[in-house]
Parts: sequence; structure tokens; C-alpha cells
Amino acid sequence: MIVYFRSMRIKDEAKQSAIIDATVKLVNEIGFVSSSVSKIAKEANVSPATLYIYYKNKEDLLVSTYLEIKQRLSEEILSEFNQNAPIRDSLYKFWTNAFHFISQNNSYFQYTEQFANSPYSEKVNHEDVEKSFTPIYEVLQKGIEQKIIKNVSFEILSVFMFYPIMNLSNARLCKNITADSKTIEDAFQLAWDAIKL
Amino acid sequence: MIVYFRSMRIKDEAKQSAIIDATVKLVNEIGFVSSSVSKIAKEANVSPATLYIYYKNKEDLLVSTYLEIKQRLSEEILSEFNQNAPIRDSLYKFWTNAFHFISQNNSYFQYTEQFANSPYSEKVNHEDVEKSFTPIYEVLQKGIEQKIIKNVSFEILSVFMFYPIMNLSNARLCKNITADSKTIEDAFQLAWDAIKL
DNA sequence: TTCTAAAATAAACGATCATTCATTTAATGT
DNA sequence: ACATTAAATGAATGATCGTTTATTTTAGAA
Repeated sequence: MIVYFRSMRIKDEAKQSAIIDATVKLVNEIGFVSSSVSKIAKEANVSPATLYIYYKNKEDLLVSTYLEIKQRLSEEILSEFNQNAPIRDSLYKFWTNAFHFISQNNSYFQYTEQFANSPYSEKVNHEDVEKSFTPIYEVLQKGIEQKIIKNVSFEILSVFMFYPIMNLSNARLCKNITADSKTIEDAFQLAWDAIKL
Repeated sequence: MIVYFRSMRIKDEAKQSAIIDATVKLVNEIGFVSSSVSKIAKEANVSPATLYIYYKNKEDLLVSTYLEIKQRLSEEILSEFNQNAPIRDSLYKFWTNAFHFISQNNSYFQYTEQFANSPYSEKVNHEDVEKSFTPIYEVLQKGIEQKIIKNVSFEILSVFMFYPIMNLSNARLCKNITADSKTIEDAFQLAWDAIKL
């Protein structure tokens, strides 16, 4: 909770978001290795010292940026979710939402992939992150109960439902794929065939 | 080609492999960011300068290490491959080989994942790397011709056949999964259902 | 054994790193 | 208008970075 005491100059929200954008941009272009605080600050048009007003240190900046993007991703995936739709339709909606978010925000997504595969990953509470995606697990659970979906662990199901799409729409890993509608349809059919009973 | 002129002290192969092991170990424990040449050298019990006898520079070390591991992975995946076996059996063999290599060499595999998701990835010729895996593509092609496997692009097929397994057996990404035989069987069934016609 | 040339190294290079400090700027309540 | 307080910053900190240099070590040919 923020306490406003007598008088207080307020943090510039545009600056905060400029820092996040600069972090994502630089990390994708030159990697974690070369993305120094000074370079990020210069890219965001702020002083290096300013960064330490918004974040405890560099690690805090990188972790917070990861969590911020994961949050946006979960919101995008779950948008327009209809509890009452058939299970296959719900999953198709999640799937296409994910595809479009990743395609249209490739630098943000690549940041999270680079982050998740690095030791920084150990600094986040992944259970908390997974909570944002619970509606997906609920749909899968309902599918298992209705004997529409195979009765295997959630890890296996989600790894087939969502990791292929993440790779197909990641420009760094998959250079020959375009996000045309046939690709999306083809790929979803494979994902569905994988998990359906 | 190496020319031996009159007399010549020979490079210590144990040192070379100590450097690779130290690189993999450190990159996995503390990431690309913190894995400095001096730390890698210290871990390998050599001088930082020695490293520059074996590799042009740090980037060369990291790229070479990536290629070395990818080479070993492809050899493991393709081992005991029988041209005449049924298609499903061949893919099952590739699949279990991959699962076991990744499970038993998790730090090596995690290195390649971290590398592939970083901008260092741009420094390798991915077409060359893919060539090591051509037998896999040939099996898939044969399956398409025999109308056993769906007629979609290789990218889509391989992304369903191999990326899920990579995630399931990557300890960093998948902490709750054990490599018991039921998991392997379950997961392969999903992969097969995804790609089969 | 002696000589040779590359392997191997310790020490040093300038550059850049993450972070802090001393100071200035700019909102806000009075 | 003024006082207050945090936002914002430029400059400096010591540490560490990747790489090079000058020197020593060592395996093998003569």
C-alpha cells in the first residue's frame, strides 16, 4: 500500500512503461548478457539512477518484467472465455488467443522464453503464475470428467496443448512458419487429436 | 587441417573437455550473464588465457559448446535406428532416446535451450544443425506418403512430436514430472495421436 | 641431452558493469 | 508564494568484464 504523506511527487507512469519496453527490446536484441542497466536506461531515456526508484535492483527489474508479460499473456488467452461453451470450442479459443498474442507481441513472448530458460527463472513463484491460468485447467478437468479428454496429468495435457503453439509462433525458433489461417487450423487439429480421448 | 611443424606440444584433450563441462555447468547454475571467462576458467582449472588457445573468443566458446551438445543429442536420438522398422516403432525409438538423453543429461540439454532462446542463437547455421536430424524427417515423409501421418508441414509435425517431450524432460521447466515408464507411454501416445492420420 | 615451438599461464589492459551519492527538479498541501 | 518531500539525475564508486601481453613450461624431434 502506498501512503501519501503531506505532499509527494508522483511517479511518472510513462517512465515506468518506457523502462519495461526498453528492457524487453534490449534483452531481445542483445540478450540478458549485454543488456546493462545503463543501456536500458539510455533506451528508456532516463538516468540509470531513476531505474532504482522503480526497482530494487536489476534482478527485480527483470523478474517484474517477466511477471508483467505473463500477466498480460494470461489475460489475452482467457479473453472472451465462455464457461458454457463446448470444451473443444473453449480450448480452440484459448489456442487462437495465444497464437495471436504471441505473433503480435513476439518480442514480449521471446523475453519470457529467454527468461524461463535462464536461472532467473528460479526467482519467481511459478505456482502464483500458474494461478492466472486456472480456467484452462478447469476446462481440461471438465473434459476428463466428461470422458472427452484423456485421463493423464495436466502437465502432459498442457505440454501438448500449448507448447507446440508457443514454438510455432516464436519467430526466433521457427523462421519458416507464417501465421496463416491454414497453419492455425492444422496445428489446432493436431493438438486436439493429441489430447482427445 | 593441422600441420605439425618439426616439434609441437599437443593440446591437452582433457583440458578441452574440462572447459566444455565447466561452461555447461556454470551457464546452467548462474546463467550466461554471470558466466564470465575467468569463472569458467577457474571451474575448469585452467588460466583464462588458455581458453583463448582453444577458442577464438567467448562467443566462439559458447557457440561451439552448443554445436557439440546438439551433435551428441542427434547421435543419441538416432542410435539403434532401423530403416526397416514400422514408422510408429521408429518414431517411438527416437522419442524414448530423446527422453533418456535429456533426462540423463539435463544440464547439457538446458544449456541448449537457454542458448537457442538467446540472441547467441543467431550465430549458428541452423540448417547445418537440422541436417543431423534428417533421418527423422525421412521417416515422417515416408509416413505421409503411406498415408499414416497427416500431410502437414514438417515444422508442425516435429513441433508436436518433439517439443512436448523436451519440455516434459526439462527439469527447469517441468518440476513435477518423473520419467517413469507410464509417463513416457502416456506422452508418446499423445504425440502419436497428434500426428497420425 | 639439447633445442624448438606451441601450450599454458600470471598479470595487466582499458572498458564496462551494477549500484550509490550528492544535488537538482517539480509536484503538492498550506 | 512558500515549504516540503519524493522524483529524477549526472557523476563517481569499486568490482568485474573480455581480451592481450610477456613469460614460463613442457612434449617431442634431433
